[in-house]
Amino acid sequence: MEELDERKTKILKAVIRNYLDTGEPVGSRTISKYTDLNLSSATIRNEMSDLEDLGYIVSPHTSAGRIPTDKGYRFYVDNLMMEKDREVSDMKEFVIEHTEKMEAVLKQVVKLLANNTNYATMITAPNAAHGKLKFIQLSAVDEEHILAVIVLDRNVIKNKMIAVMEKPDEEIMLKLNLLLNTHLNGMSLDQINLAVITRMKEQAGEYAGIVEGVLNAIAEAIGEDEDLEIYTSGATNIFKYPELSDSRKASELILALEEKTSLADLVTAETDDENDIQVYIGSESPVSTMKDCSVVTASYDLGDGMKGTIGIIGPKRMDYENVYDNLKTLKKQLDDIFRKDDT
Amino acid sequence: MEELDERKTKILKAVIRNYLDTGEPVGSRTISKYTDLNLSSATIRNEMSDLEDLGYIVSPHTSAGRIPTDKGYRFYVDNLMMEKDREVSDMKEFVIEHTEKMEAVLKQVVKLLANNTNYATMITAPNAAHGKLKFIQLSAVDEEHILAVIVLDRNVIKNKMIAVMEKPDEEIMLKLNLLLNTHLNGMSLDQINLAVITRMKEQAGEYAGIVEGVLNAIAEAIGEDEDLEIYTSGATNIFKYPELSDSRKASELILALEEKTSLADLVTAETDDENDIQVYIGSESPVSTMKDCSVVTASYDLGDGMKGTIGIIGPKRMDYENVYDNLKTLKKQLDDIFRKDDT
DNA sequence: TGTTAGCACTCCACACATTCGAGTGCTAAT
DNA sequence: ATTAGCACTCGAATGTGTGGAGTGCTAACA
Repeated sequence: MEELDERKTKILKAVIRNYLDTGEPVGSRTISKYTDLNLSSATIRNEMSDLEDLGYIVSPHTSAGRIPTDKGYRFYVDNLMMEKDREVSDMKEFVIEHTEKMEAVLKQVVKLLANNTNYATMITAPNAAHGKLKFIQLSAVDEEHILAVIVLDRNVIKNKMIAVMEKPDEEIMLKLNLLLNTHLNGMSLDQINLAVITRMKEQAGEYAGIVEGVLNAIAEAIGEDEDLEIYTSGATNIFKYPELSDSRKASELILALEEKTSLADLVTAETDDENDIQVYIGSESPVSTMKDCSVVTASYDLGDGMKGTIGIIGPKRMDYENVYDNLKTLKKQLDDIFRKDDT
Repeated sequence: MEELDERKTKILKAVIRNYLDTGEPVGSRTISKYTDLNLSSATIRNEMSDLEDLGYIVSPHTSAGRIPTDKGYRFYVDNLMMEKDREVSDMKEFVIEHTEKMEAVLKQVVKLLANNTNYATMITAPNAAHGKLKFIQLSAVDEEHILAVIVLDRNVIKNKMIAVMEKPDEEIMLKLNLLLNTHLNGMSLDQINLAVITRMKEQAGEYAGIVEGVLNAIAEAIGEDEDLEIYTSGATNIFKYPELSDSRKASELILALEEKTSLADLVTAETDDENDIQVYIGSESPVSTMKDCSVVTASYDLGDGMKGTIGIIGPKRMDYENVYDNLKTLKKQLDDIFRKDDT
């Protein structure tokens, strides 16, 4: 047995659509005019009363219209939201101009998305933890410092200064460089096990200390991504929605966007949607400060376990279709950008 | 002739002090009790009336107390604010833990300052434009890319990928490295003139193209600092002050802190204070969105024309003494941190 | 002449009452 | 099953009254 017959579904849809537009509770009369099924307000009232009993809508007080509950939104997102093949403006052209650094690309993307959607947005870099080592270069910078430059897959570059007691001479440096590159080239971090390490140290002889320093540097450099960098944009967009802009809520939300620590919970959550797009409505969100919001995240995938997440944070009455499409498109384009331009 | 006699000064001071504390208009009776000069409220009233005529205070409506005008605050800051030698908690110990990267230090500092003061804060990195080249390393990363690592004074590190047609062989790379380092070592950017460049290109022979690439990379890498990086923290602190937290003002301010472009106007302004501390009250600020705020900036100086700025943004009724002292101390400590730890 | 007490006045903030309209639930008629 | 009609409810908007804080002015005082 279906919980909702066709008519109820239509009415629920109409209620939600209308509420998404206006942000105001919607009454039976309004619906009676909106829909094509010609019914009087009274009939609608009865149906709405049923819908309320079923938990899809609720009236904020005795004599106001109805607004969707989290369950209502959920039903809408799961069943009612039809994927129009709408035009989502192509971001690639804006973004690719000069993709010098991944960081710059990401910043541009969140900003663009925030402007397009009028919601707050966030993005994480693809985590390099599974990236492979491509190249290592040690250089003696001055008397007491060796600079380790570590290049990962996709030309992600990490620098690390290593303090030493005394500057090793040219020849040693060459040897160490050779040693490091031959042993580590093409390896991913989790492939560097004790066996590899001891073998290298043996060969390094008295300079095992430096090798150890470099290995630490590698671990640390890659590890930096563990407390992953998150970029946000459009935080002030939340002021566009009255239901979020009273100072308590706004403050909490903006703080969350500024601190970014709680956002990590959003981006690390597992996705199960076929499209890797995840919709959290209200209290479904893992972050409690966002219980008055909806959060939509998409993860983009670069292969090799390198994944990043992009997300949108807005009011529950969010334009889900638009957001969904935007993210889907963006996801594809990010894949393209990072795969092709091997920046 | 002095515009304000001693008694008026005292009263003005009392009014402002009180307003800084409470944020509410202060009346004559309150003052009559506060001050040591034993005067009745009536007398105070007369004096306050005078002060209002002179433009130091104003009453928001007929029968409220008085609040300071911008002129009043200005007078307070210039003349009344005595420098108590108060304890400002030492930040160094917190900061120095692990000063791997300047970026990390700066982020920590703004955060700390925001927590200490309960205002929004910002900081810019010392601009490296006048920094000297310390070390350059070219490495062939793969068939089509050469990585240029550029180390500046104070071990600021820049990376740059240079695309090439074909990979130069080992020997060439060594030569180029030697060439670059001998010619450029210790030079500052503005010392690299056409003469130097042509001489280098001559010596590079058929690889002049790569040399040019590196020079461009240097220029670009250093130039990145021109659109200077600004870090902010504690934006949500503004919600702690009712006079700033209505959604229009809050939105504008937070947007400014998020976008950071307008902040540049604040940090680039010339300082003329002996301590390099600049106080902008209300409309004195070069940024119009901050006309309801006060902004206090301090620039720290690392020599060699390397300067950075740190600033605080808060309500006009800011605890100027505290902020002033905090900045003064911090300024010194930043100098120390960056001078000693040559990180 | 400077200071003070007293007083009328103003205006805001707050509490309270009133109205108005949108929307509901229920009942009875179709 | 649908609908018209009606009583009812509640919130938003608006109006009214009161109290208090603060002022400006005047007259008395040292």
